[in-house]
Amino acid sequence: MAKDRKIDMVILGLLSHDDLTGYDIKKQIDGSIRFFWKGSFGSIYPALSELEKEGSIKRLKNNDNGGREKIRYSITPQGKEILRAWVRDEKASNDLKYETLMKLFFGGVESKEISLRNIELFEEQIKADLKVLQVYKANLEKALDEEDHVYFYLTILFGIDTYEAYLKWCNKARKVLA
Amino acid sequence: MAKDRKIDMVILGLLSHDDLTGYDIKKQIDGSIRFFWKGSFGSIYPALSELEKEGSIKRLKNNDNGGREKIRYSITPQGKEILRAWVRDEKASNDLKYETLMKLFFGGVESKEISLRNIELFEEQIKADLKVLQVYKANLEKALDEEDHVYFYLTILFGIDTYEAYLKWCNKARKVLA
DNA sequence: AATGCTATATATCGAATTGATATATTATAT
DNA sequence: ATATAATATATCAATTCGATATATAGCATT
Repeated sequence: MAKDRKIDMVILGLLSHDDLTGYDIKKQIDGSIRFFWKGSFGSIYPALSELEKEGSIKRLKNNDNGGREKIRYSITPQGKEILRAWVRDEKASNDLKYETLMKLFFGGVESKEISLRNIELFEEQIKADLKVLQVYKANLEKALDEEDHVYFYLTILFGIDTYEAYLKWCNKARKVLA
Repeated sequence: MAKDRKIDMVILGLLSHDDLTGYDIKKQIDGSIRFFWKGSFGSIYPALSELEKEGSIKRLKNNDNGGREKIRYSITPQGKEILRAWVRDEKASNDLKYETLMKLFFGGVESKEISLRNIELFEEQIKADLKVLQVYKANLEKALDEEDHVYFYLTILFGIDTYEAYLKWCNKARKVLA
């Protein structure tokens, strides 16, 4: 059993909803959960191999019409139990790595103009992400009666709330620096 | 030159304010910048060795009264220029890894009670951190005239704004689940 | 004076992850 | 017909985490 491999839980979590390929998993990470987690191919594919070896996921037959290889996985009962145990476990690490903030924190070694530019760049990125989140939210509110959607909806709300707080802070920061 | 070692910038940034030991650096990371960055001894000490080899920092004479070894570093002009160049560089990666949120997102495989408990745990942690931030804020507002303090102040405000948004979201999440 | 505990201090290592790169196929646009 | 973008898997060096080892300094308790 892997001890500290969080990517396993992302994979098992996503497979608990759908059968997916490694590429599908990457797309879902970049889409719906990127506001609080991210993962690269470099961790996904090795993890898929080991989860399969452990018996937590299994490879589905590739019954496509003879095209290129395409490995679709599904979660096993063992995998589902590992996922449940992890959800129940109260240990959780919440880490942020905000390089923009760090650049601002050490902005004193450069000019005020550079700091203002760094705030601007941060703002632009947040605004773009916020637009995507608003679209997700609108679509989800049409189908909130489906069980699993509630959890998805909550994480989208989390993204919107925090990003709006970031934007408010950007305005405040500009005023303090001016 | 190290290419993708972000810890170098944390170290150079902190040394641009004060001469510090590796242990001091860890304490400052855990104290004032932990709300947007973190770093472990396992990355700090090797980075200090390489930064010294490169000539970006230099080892100060340990003129303590013959106690145990204690290596205090100071930044060199070269180190300061590397730090400035990094602040000017518009590339920045802003990544969060919120395991709590991930547990909530995949909460559908477990009970609603577990999800509510996970929200509660998140809330407790945020409230504790918020208290620390409020103390920092109050102290800083007494000495905002000092130049560098403005940048510190802004990052503390960032922490407070985002953590308050988290708390509001917790209340919302509880209502949606109930 | 002896003991135990906590803080200070440096160092190392396996495991996890990133970010880049390589390779190849399929679909779409020009 | 051809170029480009999207799909798809895989690997690797560099970076970082989290745990552990080691040792001293300072303080409180018995």
